[in-house]
Amino acid sequence: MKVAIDQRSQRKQREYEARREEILLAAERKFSQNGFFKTSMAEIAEDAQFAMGTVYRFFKSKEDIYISLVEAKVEELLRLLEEATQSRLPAQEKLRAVIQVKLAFADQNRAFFRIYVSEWSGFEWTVKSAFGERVWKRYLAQIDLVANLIKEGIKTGEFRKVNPKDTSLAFHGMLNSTIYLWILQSGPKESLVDKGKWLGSLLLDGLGTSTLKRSM
Amino acid sequence: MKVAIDQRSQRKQREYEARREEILLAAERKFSQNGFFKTSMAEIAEDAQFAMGTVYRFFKSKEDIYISLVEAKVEELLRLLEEATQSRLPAQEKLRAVIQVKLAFADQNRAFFRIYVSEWSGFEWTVKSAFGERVWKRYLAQIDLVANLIKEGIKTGEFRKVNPKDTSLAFHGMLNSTIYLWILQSGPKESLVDKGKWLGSLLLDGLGTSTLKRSM
DNA sequence: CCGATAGATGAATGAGCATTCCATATTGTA
DNA sequence: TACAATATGGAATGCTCATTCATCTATCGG
Repeated sequence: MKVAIDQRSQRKQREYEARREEILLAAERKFSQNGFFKTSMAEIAEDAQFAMGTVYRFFKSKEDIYISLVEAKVEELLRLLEEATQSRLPAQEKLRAVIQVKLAFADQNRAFFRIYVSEWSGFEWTVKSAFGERVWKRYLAQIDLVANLIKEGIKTGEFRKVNPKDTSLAFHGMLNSTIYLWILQSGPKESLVDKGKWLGSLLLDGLGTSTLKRSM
Repeated sequence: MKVAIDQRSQRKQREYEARREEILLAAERKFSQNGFFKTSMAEIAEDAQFAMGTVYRFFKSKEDIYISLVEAKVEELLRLLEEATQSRLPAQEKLRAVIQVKLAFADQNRAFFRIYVSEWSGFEWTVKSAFGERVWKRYLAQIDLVANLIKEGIKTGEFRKVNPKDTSLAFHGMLNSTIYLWILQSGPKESLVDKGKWLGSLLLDGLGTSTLKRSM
């Protein structure tokens, strides 16, 4: 008997999670269509096929939905990136791996990236909102991860001496703007992942033709 | 007599412009502090030291203020960039000039760039709003300008064969993310313009140390 | 099958805010 | 100075939501 109740409560647990997930998916669809401010709770509830009151059983506010949504995804991306750079390949290869992983992730999470790229700057949130901070932190974690890669590469002589953080920043800028335009113009014409190889080569070898390295 | 009236109306004209400008400046301050949605017309009016009704004599809506503001600046930037690339220096030098001009502009228009960088993606506006389109066009114009530069450089052999538009996009991403972080963290510690030289070198020579160009 | 508990519902509430509108003040004309 | 005409002021209007809550409904143990 005890067992039966346990199992039932497990089922309940699962169902709870599933519903929560439903709502997050609906929110993702809506937010990515219209942005945070132009999406109403009524719309989210309708898309998720729940009543508004019900939505509030899962999330305490609209902002809470948004935070949960973005945070989960950013964390996932960060985890993937960490995984991809755990190997002991040369730094150069790891850098290429980072590109691939991020592009692939964007490819598979197009709707989310609409939200992310447009909001990664987070200014609508201003300093006050806890949100900006939280997501911002993960973004900085990405920057740091790559910055460390670059440090590594400098040590092994693969990369020339640069400021790792600035370079990482520039690197992410390249990636994000590429992703962003691709999303905006996204016919399924060309694969995003395909651009990865060329981006890696631009970053490593530069645009110039001269084989003499400038002294800087 | 006719002349006197004419002069007076000229003065009126000037005063009108001056007031309009006042309002735009106030709006710039407010929008850059709190973003579009969290800035109220009351706040803008107060900051500009006008009553709300008066503000509406100059702009037909809140969105109109925003558009005017962003458009004017983006146009100015575009003009500066065009000017800087009119010369007949080698493409490489023009590219460096673009970097300098954009960084200097960001330096001098910090408040504006807060708005611009956070909104350049324009997603809060969605497709419907005419706004997104208008500003988006200018952004693409920037991309095109640099893409043409790159084409030029490829022709002269200064640059290797790349997709000009993709490269220009990556280039802008680099610039924007650098500008953005600088604005966020802006103590007046280091000059933004100083990063220009190094960004140019990263773009042209890449991160790698090997002097052999990869085959791609 | 019954009462009880937990879950779901969506209309009602209330706050925020863009926009309007008319009363007041300022400027221009004769 | 008096009479428009024009500019300014800011309270009042009306709308859009996020959030709440009184009311149903399904589920559960016995």
